[in-house]
Amino acid sequence: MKNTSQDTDLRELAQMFKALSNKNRLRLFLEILREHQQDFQDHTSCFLNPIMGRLKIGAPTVSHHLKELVNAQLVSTERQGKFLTCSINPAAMQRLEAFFAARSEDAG
Amino acid sequence: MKNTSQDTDLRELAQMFKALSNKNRLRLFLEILREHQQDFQDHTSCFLNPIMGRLKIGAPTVSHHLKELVNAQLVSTERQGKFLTCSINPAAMQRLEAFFAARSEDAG
DNA sequence: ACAACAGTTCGATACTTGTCGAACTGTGGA
DNA sequence: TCCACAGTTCGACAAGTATCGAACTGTTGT
Repeated sequence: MKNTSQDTDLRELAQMFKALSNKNRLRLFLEILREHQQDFQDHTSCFLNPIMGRLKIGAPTVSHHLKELVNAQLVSTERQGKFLTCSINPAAMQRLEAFFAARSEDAG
Repeated sequence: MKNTSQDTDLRELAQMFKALSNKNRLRLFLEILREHQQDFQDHTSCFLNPIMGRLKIGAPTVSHHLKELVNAQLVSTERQGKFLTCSINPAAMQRLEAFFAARSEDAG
């Protein structure tokens, strides 16, 4: 039972999609992106805390969802004193963009 | 409890990601894409049957997975006599490509 | 009419996931 | 030192999912 790199690729990709497959988790991801865009701070990361307030789910659930985004390598986090900051992993975004771009050429 | 169009968008998007979030289902999707590219037939659709043989899961499971891809609007199917043909929905591909393209500009 | 094949539906089962409340850890301020 | 707050971990539980075998429907070839 060989474990090809293609297989790893498939599993990683599936994991990314899984991370975005839940409505609340996707919302969390989009909120992180949105805060990114508001260039308070350094424009590449944002605080988790205000996002937590906006989502309609409890803190343990947010924490759990965030961990899945991190696991899938879509997001990374860093402590900043009392707070946690989140940033989107640009490599992942580009990988996913490329995935759909490559395939939509010949599907259209 | 209003149901905004943004909410619908989010749910649809999440459903697409969910459809691609399982390893076997993603493989099925990729096989459909791959057969597409081999321009036997009309180049826009392919037969399910040979794909079924290549996946390592039973026919009921494939049928179930295919239904989820169709539900998510990623794929559509058509009977052709005894066989089922599948085609990728190009609008979905473009929507997903755009999703990641739009976001990776400012994340990089 | 019948057999063979393509795919579906059903029911069961084992596994995974989303969510919460309670209790915890770590940080900063009074 | 002690409190309030940010976030995590744990344990539970309901709900959802992946998979299968068996039995089904529909199609084609003989």
